[in-house]
Amino acid sequence: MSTRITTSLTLADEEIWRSYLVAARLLFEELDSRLDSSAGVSLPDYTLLARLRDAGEEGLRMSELAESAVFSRSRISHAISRLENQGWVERRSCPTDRRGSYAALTEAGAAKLAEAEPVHTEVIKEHMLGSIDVADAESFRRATDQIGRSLGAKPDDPACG
Amino acid sequence: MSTRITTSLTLADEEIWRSYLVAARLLFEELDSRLDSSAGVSLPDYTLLARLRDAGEEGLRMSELAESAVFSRSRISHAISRLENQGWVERRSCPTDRRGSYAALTEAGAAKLAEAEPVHTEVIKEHMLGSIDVADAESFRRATDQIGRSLGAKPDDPACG
DNA sequence: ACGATGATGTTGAACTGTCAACTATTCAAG
DNA sequence: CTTGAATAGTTGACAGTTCAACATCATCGT
Repeated sequence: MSTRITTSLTLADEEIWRSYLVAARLLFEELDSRLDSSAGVSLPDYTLLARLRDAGEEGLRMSELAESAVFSRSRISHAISRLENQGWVERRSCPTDRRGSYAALTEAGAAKLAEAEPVHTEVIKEHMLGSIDVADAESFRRATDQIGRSLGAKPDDPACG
Repeated sequence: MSTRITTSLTLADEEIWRSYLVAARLLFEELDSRLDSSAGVSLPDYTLLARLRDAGEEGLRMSELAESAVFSRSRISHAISRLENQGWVERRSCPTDRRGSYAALTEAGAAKLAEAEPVHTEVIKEHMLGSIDVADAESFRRATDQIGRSLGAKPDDPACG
């Protein structure tokens, strides 16, 4: 086979990419606006609250939170400050590493999350899970996993204690 | 079947959603940073330039551009102003509707796009197309199409003259 | 113990995106 | 033709994000 010097995508590949990009933008936009209008939370903020709840009482290191939410450290720092000002999150210092700091959900934060969660669930069920044909679901999951892995995503560890 | 009152996603559904979210954020972030470091263009700006090139000489109405790129009108207006200041795009008035306006690529814009395109292609091939198993590709495409359709995406019309 | 190196997290400035007006124009009805 | 409602696009203020610089602390070799 000869070395391809193509600088552009084939038409078929271009269509896959556009389909992916458009779907993602529409879905994130829908989620963000429904979360905001129903509970006054943005999608990024919702993501952080959800990750913190999953982490339990002790909360998460900033860097862990950054990695699991795919945020830069700077973004996490600003975002947590805002959430702290709203009373939904609190910062705690880390006993074993004095550089570090933890973020943990407050009661108000847990309440806000509980308020937003049904809408989050509904939008995802209706527009993502519900619109994928069951026969395609497994392939879809494999594909997104592969894309993530290819970009260095750490495997999701749900309660591997 | 009884009415479900579940407010949260099942574990399996949650994993699909996370996988999707993480993959999308990582991919967009990678594309954005590679485009920026190699050609000084952001992913949103690249998207606009590419849409304008596909539209040909006459350019596109702001509202068409907004729809095809999934941007709000306001965002388009700001973004086009910035691209205009960089000399990559020019605004033209619309002869048939004096409210309307067109955006069209300049020569410098076409050159910038040509400079950025190989990187765009490479990242997408490497991390998206290349990491999906061929057996999953068709399902993946169907799934993203369905998600988009469910959110009101217009079908892509590549040169349906 | 010490100094170099690297990691963690924060900060402020610049930039980008969003939201709510607002202008100008078209369109439809009477 | 005039009025009223809808549409196209722009604008400015504000909120959120990125980027580069920084202060602090851990780690490792010597």
